[in-house]
Order: sequence, then structure tokens, then C-alpha cells
Amino acid sequence: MRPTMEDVAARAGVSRALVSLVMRNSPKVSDARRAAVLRAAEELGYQPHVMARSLASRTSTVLGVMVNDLRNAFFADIVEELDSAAQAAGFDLILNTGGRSPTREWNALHNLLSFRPAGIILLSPVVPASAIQVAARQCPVVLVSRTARSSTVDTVNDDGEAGSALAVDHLVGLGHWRIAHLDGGGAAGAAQRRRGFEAAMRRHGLEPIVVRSEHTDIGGENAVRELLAAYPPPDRPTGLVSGNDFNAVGAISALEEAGLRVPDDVSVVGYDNTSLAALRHLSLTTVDQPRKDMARLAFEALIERVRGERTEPVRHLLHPSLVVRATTAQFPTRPKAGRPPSGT
Amino acid sequence: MRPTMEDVAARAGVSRALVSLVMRNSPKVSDARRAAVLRAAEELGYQPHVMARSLASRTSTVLGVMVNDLRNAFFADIVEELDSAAQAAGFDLILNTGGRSPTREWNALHNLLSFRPAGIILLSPVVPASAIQVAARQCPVVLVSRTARSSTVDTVNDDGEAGSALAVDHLVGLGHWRIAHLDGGGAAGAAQRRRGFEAAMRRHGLEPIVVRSEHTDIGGENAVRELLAAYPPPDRPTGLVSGNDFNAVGAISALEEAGLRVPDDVSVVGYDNTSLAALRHLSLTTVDQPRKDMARLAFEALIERVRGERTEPVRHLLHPSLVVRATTAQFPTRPKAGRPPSGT
DNA sequence: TCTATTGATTAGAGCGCTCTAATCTTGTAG
DNA sequence: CTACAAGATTAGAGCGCTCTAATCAATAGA
Repeated sequence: MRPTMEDVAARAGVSRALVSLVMRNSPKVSDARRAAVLRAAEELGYQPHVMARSLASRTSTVLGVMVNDLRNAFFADIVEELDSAAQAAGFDLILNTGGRSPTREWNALHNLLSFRPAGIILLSPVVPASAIQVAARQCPVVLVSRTARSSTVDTVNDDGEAGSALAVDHLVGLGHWRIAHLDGGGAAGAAQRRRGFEAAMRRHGLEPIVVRSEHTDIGGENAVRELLAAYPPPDRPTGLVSGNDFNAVGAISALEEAGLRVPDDVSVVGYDNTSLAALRHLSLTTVDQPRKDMARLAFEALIERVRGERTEPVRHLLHPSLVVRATTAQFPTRPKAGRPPSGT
Repeated sequence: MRPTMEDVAARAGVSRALVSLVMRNSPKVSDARRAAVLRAAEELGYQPHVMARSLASRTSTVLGVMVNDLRNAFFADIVEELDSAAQAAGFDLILNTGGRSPTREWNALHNLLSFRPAGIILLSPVVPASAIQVAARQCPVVLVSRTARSSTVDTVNDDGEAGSALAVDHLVGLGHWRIAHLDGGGAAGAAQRRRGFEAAMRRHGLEPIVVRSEHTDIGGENAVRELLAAYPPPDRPTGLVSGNDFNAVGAISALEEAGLRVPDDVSVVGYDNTSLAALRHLSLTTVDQPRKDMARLAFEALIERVRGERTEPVRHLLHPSLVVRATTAQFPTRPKAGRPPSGT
């Protein structure tokens, strides 16, 4: 049997309560006793039982994190950052995944809650708002990449509209005016990105072209094929704003398959700046969400609630930035390749 | 305050013990009482407190999983599979990451252990064997992508030597005979892959060329530049066996940068069959580790130990398979492009 | 010498649950 | 009607810890 506090107390010749004080390094213990207790603990290989501790203290140093999709490196980056923040603040992270399914996610959320964590962070959850509400009644909840109206949960999001606008502005600045958006369908944040695209295009006096797609490479391929069929030259778009990086990679494949060169014939912008985009082989121009900042803010918001320092909700909306790489270029490459509409 | 078992008991008009029986769905409860208890629990929104439960029962349904690198999709796949297996068997997974640093990993391991889990699975851990030994004294431990000599831990690995051999055989079968390996350095499994490469080459009567590299795309780029400098035509290798997929992608970049076409001039094989390799844009020929099987076997091994059904260690060594895509091709493309050595 | 006062230590209750052993119900055979 | 087995229910101790309040020791002030 693993040694308990009682064992340590017996070996050190003190009471269990004193051992408890030492373990929580309370200042009200004499140096001599402290040393004796620590030595006894060391000799026995004693380790506090966190569950017993949290049961007795009615507090928890556990923070639950539910990840929508483990395969998505975007979340991995956020988790890594959360992890070091938690470490520094003396909290333990436990992770979980819902596998992009509302049902499994609901289970995962329940599991997390059954640990009676100090708080939980949900990364792009797909469960209904009511489920989040249930969770929020049990402990502080912070949402990342998902909006909420409830006043009991905090949210951290990137400004998808601004991100799309960044992409459009970049392409317009390069001389493009026939620009299409490959929409992410029902994916998290896809609606904002589409809205931002449309608004930015209109702001430039351009007609937005939107093709319904998905946040996958296959989705990008299909959307491009559809787009090329629907807009044959000379109406063919010369700039593409993809819903995310995967989609952009698929789009590039389909473009090359159709004999078009990127960026010479068509410029492509992704979204998320995943490690994929950074691969030299792709060098995808993309919109970067400030992941570190998002993680940090989410953590801070949670801790504030955990400590009871705040009860009103916060809504962080972070500004993305554009990372220009090799998939976007000046258009027209040679003059006289077309005539911009009067609006520009 | 959240409702406790006592509250449910009071509302249902029964004892706490009876509620406990219902919650663990014991058969020795009358249907009437069971219904009453369940209704009361429902009305109060009662949820059992896992920590209290595990404290009282001295058992745990928690399985700890430590992931070496969250950003690596290989682990994500394994975790997803472990998760559904655990779900089905009535266990709860808690995840953790060590961020590829032995120190952080040691902390993470400690955190996991402090939950007194039923068992733990370590995915490609980098902590010293002694640390694993310490963990194994507390609960069953299974290692994935890491070998061990200790008789108290089970291991699940893919046969890296066989995997490299698969790649070499494929290339030789396509007519290549100048084949180089981009070694993964100190990364997990890199040594086996290199050994397998060398052995397979010798088996074919060919001279193995090994360039020290890393499991990153930058590593692949640098290694290829080095390789091209060291082996100018006509000695230039026509086939590359990379340590992993990232490395292969980097290698392809550097090859194209040098004006060489893949697969026309040089064939490239990756390792791991990550989602990266599957992207149509890359279509990387690669060695596939049977991740699902690995996860399933790891889970089974753990559960057997947890249930006390086995005490001798098991060593699973799984056979990888080759996924042929578009980065490998027949050589020479046209006859008379070289002369194979007599050994073939 | 006797009481405050301060700091160090401990007894003991209790966190929410499980589990054993005891008690309470039935139903049925004698 | 009684006895008793079988099933249903419960009392109560205890898991490993924390926390409050009480106790104890030692010093200082009067």
C-alpha cells in the first residue's frame, strides 16, 4: 500500500495535521519539524493524494480542457500554451476530446465535470449552448473559438471578419479584383470569415464570389473545380481566400491539376497559419490567429473567475494578422491582362 | 452547493447506501426504489463525485495518457482510438503532455500519478527509464513507441526495421540502386529505422548511404543539400528514405529547389503516413504504422494488468505497411540512364 | 510568581462516497 | 402460525486528506 499522511506522521513522530501543514508549506511550522517531516516523506516515497486533498478542502487545482479536435494543430498550440500557464500558476491540466461529435463531446464534458475541476476551458466546442450552460453552473467556463451570449461564460475569439478583410485587402493591394471565398460551411468561425470577406469586397467596390466548401483539403479541391467550371476565363477569379489552411492546400492541388500556377495565375490565401502553411514546400500566405495570446487570455479569464475576482463576462476579440508567404503575387503579372471594374 | 448522495437519498426517501447501489447499478435494488432514486437524482441534477468514489472504493476508472507531442498527428490518432476503447470499457481518459522535455514530462507524469489512475499509457516518452520504473511501481504502465527492459511494463512498437526495409524494397523494385536514408538522429525509433535501412540495402547488395538529419522539414532540407553536395552526378542518389513525413516534405522542397523533379528525377519515401502525407498536394509515398492496432493493443495490455489477469510483460512489435502514392516512380525512366552494380 | 501573549502543535469532525455486516421484509414450506 | 431463507435496505466505519478550534509551550510583562 502506498504510504499515507498518517505513515509519514508516525515516522516523523508528529501528528497528521502537522504533516498536512508541511505539505502545503504553511509558514507556521518550526524548521526542525518541517525538516523531520520532509525527511520522513522522502524516505517513504510519500506523495499527497490529490483526490483526498480536493475532497477535504473542497477546492481543486485541476483545470479541465476539452479539445474539439486533437488532430488540429491549432488546438495543440493553444493547449501547449495553456499547459505552461497552468504549470506556472500551480494548476494541473487534464485534457479530453470530444472527437468533433456533439454526443461524445457531451460525455467528455461530463467526465471533466466529474473531477470537480476548478474551471474548464472548451476549445471550439460543438455541444449546444444549453450544455455549456449546465457546465457553467458547476464551475467557471471559458470558451475559445466559440461565441456565447450567457453572462456566466467568458469567450476568446479571433476576429474572423477582420481576418478575411486582411486577406482581401492584401489581394486587392496586389492588383486582384476577381476574388473568391471558399466558405467553411458550418465549421466554427466560418460564418464570420465569410461575412468579413463579403464586407471587405464591397468596401473595395468588388463583387464577392462565395463557393460553399469545407475546412478540409478535399473540400478545397472540389470547391475549386466547381469555381473553375462556373467562372471560365476571362471571368476566372485570380485570387482565392480559403476558409482555412487545409482547404487552401486542396485548392492549390486542384488549381495545379487544372494547369494553373500558384501564385503566377492564381493567388491563394489560407487561414490559421498552421504548421502546414509554414512548410517551405507550401509556403502558404495565410491569416494568423494570435494563438498564444488567445490561450493566455483564456487562462487569465478562467483564473479570475476561479479566484472570484470577477463575475461579469468578458468577450475577448483578438486581431489576426497576415503572414505573407509564397502563394500570393502581384496581378496582373504583365500589364493588359484585364480591366478593373469602375469601382476600384 | 452541488447535490450530494445524501440529498438524493433524502429526496427519494431512502438511505445513502441505497442511492450508492443505484448509482453503481447494482442488481440488488427493487425496481420501485431504483426508479425513485433515479428520478430524485435527475430532479436535483445529481452527478456522482468521482474523486470521493475513488477515494472510498480504493479503485479508479481513470486512465492516464501522456502524449509526447500534441502537435504530432500520429499521437492524435492513437489517442482518439484509445479514447473510444476506454469509453467502451467504462474508463475515463485524462491526457497530459510533456512537451518533449524530460523535465516537463516528469512533472506531467507526476500529475498523472497523483490522480491515482488505474493505469497509464505513455506515448513515446522521453523520461529516463528510471522514471518509468517509479511510475510502474504505482500502477500498470504501457509504453507506446518506446522500448523497455523492465518486466513490469508492457510495450507496443512498430517494427521500424521492417518499415525501412519495406521502403528500400519498394525503391529497389522500381529500379533504384543509389538510395540514401535521412536519419532521424536521436528521435524515437530513428535508430531502428536506420538499422533496417542499412540491413535491407546490404541484403540487396547495395551500399547504404546515410545522412544524419532530424524529424523536421528543415532537417530534411538541410540533409538533402548536404547529400547533393556530397554525391554529385553521376553518383547522385535517385531514391530517398526519410526518417519521417516531415523530413520527407523538407527533402522534396530542397530537391525541387535544386531543379530536381519528384518523382521523375528522385523518388522519396516518408514514414508515419501522417495526414500530411495523405494531402493530395503532396501524395507522399510513406510507411504506415498500424496506429489503430497499436492503440488497441496498448489499451488491452493495460486493461489486462489493471484487472490483474497478467503479470508477465508483453512486447508487441507490429508490422508496418507501405502506402504507395505519387512521390516514387520507376527508375530509370528511360533505359540506359545508368548501370546497376553487379550485386543486383 | 502569575497571567497574557504569541507561536507551534494536535484532536477531531467531516468532505462524498463505498462496503461490510447487520437489520428489516417478504414469501414459502413445515 | 411459526421458522427461515432470500432479497432488499440501512447503519456505520473508513478512504486520505483539510480545517477549525482547542491545547500546549515558551517567553514577556507586571
